[in-house]
Amino acid sequence: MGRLCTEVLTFGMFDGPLLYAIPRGLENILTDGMLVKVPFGRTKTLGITLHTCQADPDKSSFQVKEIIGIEYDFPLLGVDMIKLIFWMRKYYAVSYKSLLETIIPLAIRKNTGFKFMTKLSLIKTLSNEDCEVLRRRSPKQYALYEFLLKSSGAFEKSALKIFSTSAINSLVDKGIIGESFERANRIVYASQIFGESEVRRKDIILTTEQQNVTTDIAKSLTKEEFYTHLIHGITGSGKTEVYLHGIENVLKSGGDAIYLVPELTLTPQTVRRIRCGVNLPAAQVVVWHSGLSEGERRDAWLAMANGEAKIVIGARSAIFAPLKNTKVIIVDEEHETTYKQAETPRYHARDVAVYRAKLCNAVCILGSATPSIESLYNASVQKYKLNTLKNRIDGSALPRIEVVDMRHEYFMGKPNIISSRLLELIEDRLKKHEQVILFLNKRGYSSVVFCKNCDYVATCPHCSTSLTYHRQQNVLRCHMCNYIESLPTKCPRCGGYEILQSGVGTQKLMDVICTLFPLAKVERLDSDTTTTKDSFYRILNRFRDGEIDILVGTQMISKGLDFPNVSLVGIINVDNAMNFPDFRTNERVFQSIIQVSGRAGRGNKPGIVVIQTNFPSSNLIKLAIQNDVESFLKNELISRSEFFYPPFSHIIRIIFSGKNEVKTEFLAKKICDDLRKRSQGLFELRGPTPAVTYKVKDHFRFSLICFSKNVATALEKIHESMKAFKSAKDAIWTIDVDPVDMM
DNA sequence: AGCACGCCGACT
DNA sequence: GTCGGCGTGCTC
Repeated sequence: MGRLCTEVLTFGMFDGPLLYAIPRGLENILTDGMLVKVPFGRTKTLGITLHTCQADPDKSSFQVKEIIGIEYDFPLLGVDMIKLIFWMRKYYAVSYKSLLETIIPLAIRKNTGFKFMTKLSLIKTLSNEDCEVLRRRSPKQYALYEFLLKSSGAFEKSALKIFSTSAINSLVDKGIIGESFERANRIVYASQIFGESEVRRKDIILTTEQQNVTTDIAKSLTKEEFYTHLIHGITGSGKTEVYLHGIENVLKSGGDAIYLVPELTLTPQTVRRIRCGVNLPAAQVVVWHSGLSEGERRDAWLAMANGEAKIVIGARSAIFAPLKNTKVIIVDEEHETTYKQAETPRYHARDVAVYRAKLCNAVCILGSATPSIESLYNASVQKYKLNTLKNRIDGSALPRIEVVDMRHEYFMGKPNIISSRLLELIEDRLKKHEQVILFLNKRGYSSVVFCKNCDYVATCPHCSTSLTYHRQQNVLRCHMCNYIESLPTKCPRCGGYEILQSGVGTQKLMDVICTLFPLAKVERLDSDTTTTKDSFYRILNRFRDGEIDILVGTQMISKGLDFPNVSLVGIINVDNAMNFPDFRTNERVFQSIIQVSGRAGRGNKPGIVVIQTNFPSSNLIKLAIQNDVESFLKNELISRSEFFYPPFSHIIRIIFSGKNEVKTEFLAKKICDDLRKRSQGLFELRGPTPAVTYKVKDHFRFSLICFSKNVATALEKIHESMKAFKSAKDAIWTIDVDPVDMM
């Protein structure tokens, strides 16, 4: 009756599974997740088998073609990955194509990028007579001939070099031996980053806290069931050591591990820690990030898919590592927004990690000194197990934090980027030959309006975000709901007439520092100065070696860096970040104060952190100084629930973009109206509003924000609505599920 | 992406 | 009649 068939997700233009018959010879070999070659239209293409089934080709309305062959005799994607693709397609409302393109390396999808090695084998035997001639006239060639004759089979060219290359070439020219080319693997092993001779970790004695968390995680790992741990450990509390124990545990029982770091600059130091901490051949540790070449990606990918590799360390996309038996997934610095991809498919690697762990019956470990509100919330409702590390491993104290009121600096006469207190402290550190980090949040295009005399900041009455000043129309506008008010001439709270806009002045800091301290060695570390691959490390190494006195930088220096000689950290302008038109602003500022502070006082020198702000009495800063996560979470959850923000809802943001301003806005409005009719209380809509980055490359952008308890049901309605307006070509729309900002 | 299909205008 | 313009739709 039926015939064994399989659904195949092709790399061709058709975006969906297609049915193919399995040829007789492959029935027992072919499994789900394999790379196969199939006929496609008039051409051939490659694809991944998804699901074998029984089907009757005669009864189908289309011609069922037969699979041509398999490319590898092992699956490239496990069942977990196939399920993950289906889930992501639905959840993030994206095409299969975009998922395959992010998950499977180009070289594998195109079957290119091989490195070949030349193999030699005998293709012609000689008569006794010819043999004798060869033996007399060309003994070297004869030796080679004899060797190949006796051993039969192909040998790598380099291995036969002992018979001299000229002998090889002569026999090839005579047509006696033939060359064939075979794929050679070329994996980025950890050994290429750090030598095999790297010292093994001495037995590190865990603190009681670390021991407790390690034991707790070990318990979960033994169950081999899906579970998520959230490790909330202060900076310097030794989270990494806890991760390493988890990995070691999993490897012992034959499982694989995925270790995610927020950005590629952090991979080498993580690889080093793992290689020193976990006793494993280098070949089993794979590095995965956007900096790899296509060839490197192919080989690393295959090593994981065929089971050679056991651990993958990498940035965001490493969550798609095709490991065969994933038993633990670690997401370090889980609060980092770099885990969210800015382009389609706009997935969040932390969320995908949790879901993949669920599919694998694996344990997911999220760790951070400043967990995201979502994760803290999930822990508070027992969805995650919260493990805390409250003390630094070296017993050092968290740095003392001082707040400098920058409005006071205004009163003192000359408003400067550096306050007199910070100036004084820098001088002191330079004298003592201790190091200084100055942190400046670069993002500063939104100018915020505030009162010089009281704590008034212009905020939206409907959205709890601060209003943005638009110079063109001279109005204050909310980018969430489009609320508009005129620029106040006097303060609505205290009646004062000194309404200020926070100036931005980003790049100046470096110049200012150089003028103030002409003798100090100052270096800048941000995306502009780290264009080349290793310039980041070069600057950091020089800083570590004491060749730099003052390091000026952006977010980049707030992450996981450990410099014992740093005793002063200055946060130049928190306000830049504090009044960002986004509901997550408070969370970001809170996190960044704690993260940056964590860079100070890591050695035996007590650290000081100076925060410069116009709002010294703000609750946010007070709580950050006290490292009071509980109160912060409590306050933040109250305000988020009030406005139905995450974690009490999911946000789906629809961005309309078009060259014609009027038409784009019109379409956005029409879809919004249509959606509102379909919403039936399932979701709430706000907008459309001009996006914060309103005009990008001559395209005007409007955004429509949808708040929903359930992403799937809201997306269903959104798709219905989109279908109804499919013919409209005035603008294109993009869907961003769980966006991390509202730009 | 290609490539066929198909429905109109200009031409030997 | 028929050659060819490229809008539309299909790929198991």
